[in-house]
Amino acid sequence: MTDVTLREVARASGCSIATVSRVLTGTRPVRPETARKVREAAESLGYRPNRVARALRSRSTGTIGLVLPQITNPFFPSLVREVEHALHAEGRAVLLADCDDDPKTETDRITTLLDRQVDALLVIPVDERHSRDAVETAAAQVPLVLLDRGCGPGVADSVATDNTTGMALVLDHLAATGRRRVCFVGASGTGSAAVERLAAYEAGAGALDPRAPERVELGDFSLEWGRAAVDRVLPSRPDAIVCANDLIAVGALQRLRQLGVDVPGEIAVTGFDDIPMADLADPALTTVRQPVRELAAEAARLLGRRLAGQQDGPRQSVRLAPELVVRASSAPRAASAQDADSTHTPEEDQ
Amino acid sequence: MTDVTLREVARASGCSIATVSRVLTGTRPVRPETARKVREAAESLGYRPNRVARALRSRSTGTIGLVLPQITNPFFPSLVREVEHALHAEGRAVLLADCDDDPKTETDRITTLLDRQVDALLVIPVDERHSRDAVETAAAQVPLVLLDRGCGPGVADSVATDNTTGMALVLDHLAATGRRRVCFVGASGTGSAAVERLAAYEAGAGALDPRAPERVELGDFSLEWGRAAVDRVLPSRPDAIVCANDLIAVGALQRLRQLGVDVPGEIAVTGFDDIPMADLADPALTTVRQPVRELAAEAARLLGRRLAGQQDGPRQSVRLAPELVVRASSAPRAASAQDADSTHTPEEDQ
DNA sequence: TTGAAAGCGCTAACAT
DNA sequence: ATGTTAGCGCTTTCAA
Repeated sequence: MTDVTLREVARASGCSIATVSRVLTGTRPVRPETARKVREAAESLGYRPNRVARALRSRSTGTIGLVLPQITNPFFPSLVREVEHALHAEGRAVLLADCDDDPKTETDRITTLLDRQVDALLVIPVDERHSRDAVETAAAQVPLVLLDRGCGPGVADSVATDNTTGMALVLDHLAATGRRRVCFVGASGTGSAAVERLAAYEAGAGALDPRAPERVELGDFSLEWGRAAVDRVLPSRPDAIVCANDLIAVGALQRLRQLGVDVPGEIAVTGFDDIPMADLADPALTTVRQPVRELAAEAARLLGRRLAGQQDGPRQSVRLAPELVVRASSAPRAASAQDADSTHTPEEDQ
Repeated sequence: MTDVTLREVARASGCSIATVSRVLTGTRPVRPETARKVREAAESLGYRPNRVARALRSRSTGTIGLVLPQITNPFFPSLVREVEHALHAEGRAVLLADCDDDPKTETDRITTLLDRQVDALLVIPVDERHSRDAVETAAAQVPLVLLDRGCGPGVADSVATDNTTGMALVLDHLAATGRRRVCFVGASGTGSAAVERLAAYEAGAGALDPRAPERVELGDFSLEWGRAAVDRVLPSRPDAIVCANDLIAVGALQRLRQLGVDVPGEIAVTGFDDIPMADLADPALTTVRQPVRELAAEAARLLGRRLAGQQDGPRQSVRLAPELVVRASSAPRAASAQDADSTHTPEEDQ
């Protein structure tokens, strides 16, 4: 099963391999008659260009490295999916690197990808600070776009969700549904999600209650912290718990249920990200949906731009607006009173 | 920032590029003295082999294509992670292809990967029947290992979980904890998971109750079906619902809660796969954990075997035993009576 | 518009 | 043990 090469197509179509190459890549005009013959020969021989040879010669593999902290993080699979589809649509392939949430591994993976001559890198950095060196070094060698998470200012082009807008959507929604004693359960990290969501809460919560911006508890982005945080915020008798992501929010829901607190009757709970679990929680979680497809598309666009030659335009930093997804966990109390005798939500009755 | 090539290392170390190549790849013995000089030169110049050139010459890219139905299927991320790590440890890289659960797309992705000269393919087929042609064609070109799902008999090497054993573990556990009126909620597909889990249930449930093997409802592997199926099995007054996967089981739990049925007090529920959601459900779901790491390791081993030259040994089909993970959803009724006044499970009190 | 020829950076014969 | 040389299959000058 020896592969068909350009040489054989050339022979079969009676012209030179250069002409065949031109027909197939469309880099130069070829007489229609010749082109047809070449195409027919290629077709009938079942010719498939060898991308490795092409890559060696043209210095472009058509391959993008996708570097992410941990594919098991529930927010990433849908992002990976969209990235894969967006890049495949442009004829590129994705080399996947999972960093085990470890910056050392991340450095290693990035090196490996560069050795494999990826045309560009799409990086979701493990850590705002500890990923920076590796990202900067890599960005000096190939076009690099940061996705979803930042990595210090001005390191590379970046695409991420606008956390500030997202948090504002949550606060507006809570205000509109009569919540006032809101509190925030966040994460103390230095990453953009932790920092920006907290800042946006502090900036916006004052409109609901002058003391709200002070009602803040910081831990990490985990279910466990969500559970623990409930006990810390409950003494302040909040009527809404705004969580910095869905994992925290689901943890909070679990603990609130355990304590017999009615959600959303007594307390509303909101998350951020809209991971699959958000819809499955009970009550289903009101959250902020990141525009996953658009993030992927934008990342692909930025990569394409750099690959097309705009190597040294200014760094571009794109923020995309997320969308509020209202579910049962923040239903207005008036509505929840209607079925206060049951624990299930209106949607579930359908 | 022009890349350093073998040629320059050769010049710097005062020997031929062939010798440098030998030192770096270890394909032939080299005098220690020379080797040291070469290594030093390579080191000081920051030489990195160009894997594309190496691939063109040696006809091996060191790249494996991983083809899967949908990365967003909650069982796959951990599998992808383990595969990535297992292959990376052998110096191979993973080209990821997401098929959108569509056999057409799958065919397309496989073609793309072959064009990119992957050394081998790891395929989780979209569909037992509709993936078969593409898989067979691909298997004729490169080593191919089927992962997690089969694709008809004798098509390629395969690695999967032993569904029969897994289901037996569930039934034994239910028997040991006093359940007798068991029933099964499965899927009607032709895939190995659907078929084998059903068959194992039918084979084993008779030991608990002669009529149990007849109490079977078949739909698909979804939450929605899990919810709907509850209403169909409830009239038979079961004391346990054995589900063919975790999604079905979580759907069942949701519906049971909605109906006010006590789990595990009145009815135990079990799943299969141990997706992340299983541990988060309320009550936490008793399920069968697929040996994800071992599946990945075994797949890597089979690939390595074929790549090492055993091109035409007999097809190998490996089945790995899963593990029962007992959680609250199948706690013995005696225990659940102790806190019958609350809806939460013992674990949650910690 | 086409062809001849020179490599891309490397490995593997084949020499020595 | 080492050097020389011929490509891997393709793209891209350079000529015609």
